[in-house]
Amino acid sequence: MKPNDILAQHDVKKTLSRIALIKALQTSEQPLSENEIREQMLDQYDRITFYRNIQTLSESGILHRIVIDNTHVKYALNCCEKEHHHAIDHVHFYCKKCGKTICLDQVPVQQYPLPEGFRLEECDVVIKGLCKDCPGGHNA
Amino acid sequence: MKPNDILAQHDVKKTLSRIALIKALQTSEQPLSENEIREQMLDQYDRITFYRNIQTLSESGILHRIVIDNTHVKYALNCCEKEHHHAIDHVHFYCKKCGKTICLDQVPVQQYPLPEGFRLEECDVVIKGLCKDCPGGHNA
DNA sequence: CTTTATATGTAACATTGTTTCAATAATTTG
DNA sequence: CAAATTATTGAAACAATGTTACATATAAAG
Repeated sequence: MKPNDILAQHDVKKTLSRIALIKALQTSEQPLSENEIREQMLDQYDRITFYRNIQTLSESGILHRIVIDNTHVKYALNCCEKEHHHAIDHVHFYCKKCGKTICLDQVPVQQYPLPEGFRLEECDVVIKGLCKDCPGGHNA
Repeated sequence: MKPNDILAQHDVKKTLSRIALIKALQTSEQPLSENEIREQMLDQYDRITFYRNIQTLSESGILHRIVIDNTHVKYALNCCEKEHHHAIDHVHFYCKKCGKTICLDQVPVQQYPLPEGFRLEECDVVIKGLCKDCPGGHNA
């Protein structure tokens, strides 16, 4: 799907920086960090623009942020089929060695039981370990 | 258990700042942020000391850090019975309204299936929503 | 009590993210 | 297609969280 159409479909104004942001994520297939995204955009836009776009596009359901830990954040496009706002219904994997992050779209997040009176709004699951390409993993 | 004994049991040097840190967490019953902990310690120690102690005590299995999101981190003592290094085998709940964080010790983290060749080292589960004391929750 | 090893404070820095306000670009309207 | 309106962007400054290097202070061992 073209960046233009994604923006139109979610009722978000088409601007060059947003189109570039979406393109960067589409090119990669994997969630990217701020630096990786802005590198792909050739640093043509300010950091503050990046953050504002992330917020806008995330609120409109175009992408989601993946918090690996307090110092590592990644961003990924939501699947186009799903229309949910908080589309983080799947598990994320983070490789401690190479830093690669993977959306495990096939692995749904479990429904955990909460104590009486608690209301769930979202559930973030991040699995950390070694990916199949890193020593210690499968192909070590 | 007394801070002194906890430190001895984990083979960590007893210093005033570490004892104060553990006391602060013991007093609270709930995971605390850096500011909350340092407030309880009356800002008697430098931020850098706090961070170094968090690292040391976390590596020795005395406490664990809970990453709520990229800007909110909490710290909690590990259960004394469990001797594991990465003692985060339970789910964490974070109230979006009041910011309170709760270790759901009774709720174990599910074993999620990983693709061939991936190795799990840890799995962080953070549930966000409203706690029972906040409007919108049970007692609203 | 002295020695040795470790912990601490100071200062400086790095990264991530936000706020304010003026300038600019994208829609809407004529 | 041009003018007006509205939303987006950039610049500068700031805030929060976390780290590094080195000199000083404190704990544990002898």
